[in-house]
Amino acid sequence: MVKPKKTKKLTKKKLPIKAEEPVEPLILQTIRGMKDILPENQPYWEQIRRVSERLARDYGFSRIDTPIVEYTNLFVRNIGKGTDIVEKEMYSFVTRGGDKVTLRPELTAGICRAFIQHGMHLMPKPLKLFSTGPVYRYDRPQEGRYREHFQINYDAFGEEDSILDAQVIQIAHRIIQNLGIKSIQIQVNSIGCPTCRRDYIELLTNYLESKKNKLCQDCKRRMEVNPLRVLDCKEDKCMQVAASAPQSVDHLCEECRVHFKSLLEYLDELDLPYIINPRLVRGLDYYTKTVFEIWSGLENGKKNALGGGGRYDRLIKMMGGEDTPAIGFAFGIERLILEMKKVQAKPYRPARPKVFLAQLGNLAKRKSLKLFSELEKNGILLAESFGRGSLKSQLKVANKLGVELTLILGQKETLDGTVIVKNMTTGVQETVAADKLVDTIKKKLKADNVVTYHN
RNA sequence: GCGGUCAUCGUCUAACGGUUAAGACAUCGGUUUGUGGUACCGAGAAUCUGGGUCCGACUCCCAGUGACCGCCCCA
Repeated sequence: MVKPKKTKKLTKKKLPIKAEEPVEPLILQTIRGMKDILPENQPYWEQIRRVSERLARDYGFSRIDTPIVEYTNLFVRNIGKGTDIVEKEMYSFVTRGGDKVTLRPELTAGICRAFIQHGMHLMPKPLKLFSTGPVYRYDRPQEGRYREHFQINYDAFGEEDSILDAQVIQIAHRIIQNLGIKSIQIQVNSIGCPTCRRDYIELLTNYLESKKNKLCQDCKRRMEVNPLRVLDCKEDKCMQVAASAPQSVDHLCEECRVHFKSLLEYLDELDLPYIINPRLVRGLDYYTKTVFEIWSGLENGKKNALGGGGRYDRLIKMMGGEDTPAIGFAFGIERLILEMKKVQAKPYRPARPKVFLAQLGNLAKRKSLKLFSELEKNGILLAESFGRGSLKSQLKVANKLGVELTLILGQKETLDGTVIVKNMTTGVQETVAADKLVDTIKKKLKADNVVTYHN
């Protein structure tokens, strides 16, 4: 008993010393910020897949999948040089061929690239595209914040009317609803077009400049980099300054103002509760006019953005495509799941087998594989434990699985062309001819369902 | 990228600068050969990695790695 332990410890310590040539140790651990999605969590993922794909279909979105790797340039140009994503969060590397490439930090850039590359501006408008998959950001992991995370993404191209904005927000709301997440907050804002945005930022900068000595250190720095962020500071003194700062919605040009106003009217019409958040800015450069975010609802301040999006009317043209307005949004799947668990929303549970197939003896064991597939073809879900020999241990497994019936196929039954059908609740069992097995099982399961219905 | 907390079987916990690192759940096997649930018996399974201090480290120190928290930011 003791000896093997000692041997083990010895080899453990000796190995690295023994090895002359440097052998890279095998690290049995996922890379920082990356996670396995284990079977126990799959029901949540499946639920999100179902809900998101169904809504995509119902609202006329076609699925598109683009590569995980793109030229680095694509993201730098689209997302914006000054943004955090581009400055410090990209997984970039050089290929053997010398190309500078990056693991996509978001989905929109690749989709826009595909839109242009495949001449999708010639397709009927609006062109609605749904996409889902992993995205990568090299930042510091925390709960609900990973280096690899998954998004579901909806984009609509070719329509600038704010009714599309409203519809996209409606979809976001429907997803939340269908997942069973109750309390959320929809925050909307308009950051205008490049023209009125520039004017507004100038106005804001002037205002902040006049209050500069009332701001915290961080905000003094923010003023240079991104003055809009000052409005978001949580320091008391900064919030006081922010409270009377000029707001972007008050300084939109006529076109942007009307666009935003009509969006709000559409939202009212939909009875979607929203909050206008003048401080809502979003970190990506490409947004114009409408921006919005969905927050997990509840209590004590722990802010958690489940998703967000906005309009990017200039992006396609900026990239060299036909002038095409667009709007889109994305949810983070991991964050949705976190929220589902918090509010105990129901994950998707696939049907469990209600029948167990037990075999006994060599002959029966050989026949059991075929019997299994025949029943499966007839739509009967089976569980089994073919590797186990004794009937006792197989019944234990059957019991643990909570099946309603156990089929027992032994030497005798195999020769007779019969199968024993045992009711696991009552313990009653009967011998059934093989050719009547499917009908018998179906009948019994149906009868049981009636019983369980009343429980 | 900055600051902080933490790290023991698969999971949850225990222990002490010193004999064999303990328990529960889970897993596997058994309690007479073709019948499950309860009970009983048994087995396997861990001190994150690398250094240092010490006669002796799971325990103290340093570094690495990872998780988490607060910023930054976002999904």
